[in-house]
Amino acid sequence: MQSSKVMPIARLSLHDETVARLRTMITEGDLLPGSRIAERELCDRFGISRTPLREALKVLASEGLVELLPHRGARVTRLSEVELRDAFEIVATLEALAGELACRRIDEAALAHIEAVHLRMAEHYRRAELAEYFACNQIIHEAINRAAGNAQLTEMYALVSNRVRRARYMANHSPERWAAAMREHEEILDALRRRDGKACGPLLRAHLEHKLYTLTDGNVAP
Amino acid sequence: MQSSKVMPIARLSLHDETVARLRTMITEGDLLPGSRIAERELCDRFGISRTPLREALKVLASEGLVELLPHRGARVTRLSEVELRDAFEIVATLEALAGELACRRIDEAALAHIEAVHLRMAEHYRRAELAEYFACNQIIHEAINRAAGNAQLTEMYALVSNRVRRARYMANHSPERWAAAMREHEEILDALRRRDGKACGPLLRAHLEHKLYTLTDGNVAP
DNA sequence: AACTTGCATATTGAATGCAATCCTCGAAAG
DNA sequence: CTTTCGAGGATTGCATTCAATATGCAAGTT
Repeated sequence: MQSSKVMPIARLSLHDETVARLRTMITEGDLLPGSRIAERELCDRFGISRTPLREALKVLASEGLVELLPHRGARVTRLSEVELRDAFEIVATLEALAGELACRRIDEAALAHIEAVHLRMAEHYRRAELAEYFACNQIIHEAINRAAGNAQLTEMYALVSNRVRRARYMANHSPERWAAAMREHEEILDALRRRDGKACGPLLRAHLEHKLYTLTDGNVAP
Repeated sequence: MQSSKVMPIARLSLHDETVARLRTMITEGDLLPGSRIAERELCDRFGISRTPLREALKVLASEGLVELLPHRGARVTRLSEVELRDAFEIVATLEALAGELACRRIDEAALAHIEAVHLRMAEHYRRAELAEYFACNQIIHEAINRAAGNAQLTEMYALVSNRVRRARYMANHSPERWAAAMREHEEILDALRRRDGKACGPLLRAHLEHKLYTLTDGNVAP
């Protein structure tokens, strides 16, 4: 039993809980792109009625994670290579902005946190532990976003990056590219330390653009 | 009458229609920020039941146009000055990206269209016709976004700029600022003509940042 | 044999009903 | 006179029901 003091009866609406749950299932790959979403099945699985489920599907559709086909149900969105490129162009720009703003607004505690995670990431890189590396990587990018002190930016970043989250495992992680990514992270961190927003933004943007290149193997025109 | 081949009997769901209608009402100021949205009243007004209306409200909440208070209904979102600044930072960055991409991808027809609207806008400027000027202004910004050839960017731009659309009339339009805005538009158009993305992006960003300044009278730190 | 055509079934879209929660307003206590 | 409490009504959240549309299959036609 949870303490009623720290857990204010945790009463999230079924609707909100369903949105969060489905979103995680999609971004984490439990529901694969292109797969049909049967209302009835999910209702049974979640133990809820169709009303909150359908509300959740509409919200996820507006986030671009699912597509609603009139009278034919919902599918998990599948991005084309061009759409993947388009999303990355946006993510790269948003993160550049986040880095630039973070240089203005970050405090020492947040910077120290990023440095600590960076060290852990470097260690995972040395040991070639991909999943752990990605986890640290994502923590750093999210920390930079938070440090930017712009809640809407964090929201937009999450919105677009959710669409391409699954793609990160598709990347062709050559040792050379991985080494370059680590160097880029060093530079980014350094720019943050110097509070050099004019440098930090472009560095982050280039970093993300390189990542896109590894994802598509250069198949998509910029 | 349209050909029955190309128009398969326009059938939009009540839900989608309601989203569009409510969104317009909010961005155009028919529903004022902070005002309560009574489900029942809108149902009667639209002649629909609560189900599609509630679905629409959830979607608009995910777009940030309304806030849902658990068991207490919906209100039209009211942005603080800081949130207005945050939104503008994002819009400025997105539009800079749009301008940069447009320089790569715009064709002559789209450029000619922008030039035509620009001339109309200049004429409205000379006659000091504010509403008409704004209309042209918005058409140009939307055209640049479309010319970027990134559907998700257009979508994100609309998402964030919808939140601040109403604010444009709050701007302190001094003659000096208005003249400067026109000069900036000239420069932006010129960069587009030259396909100079490296110049066009920053010009657009600066243009939007100046606009924010006129909105807040410099009250908000950058 | 392949292609329509019509009907039965399944699924989605929207409306209604019911229980839980919140707000109003007045009365009573301090 | 102000504040607290609570009953009644209104509103929301969710489940259920009804209606509209699509899918699948079988029979009939060419």
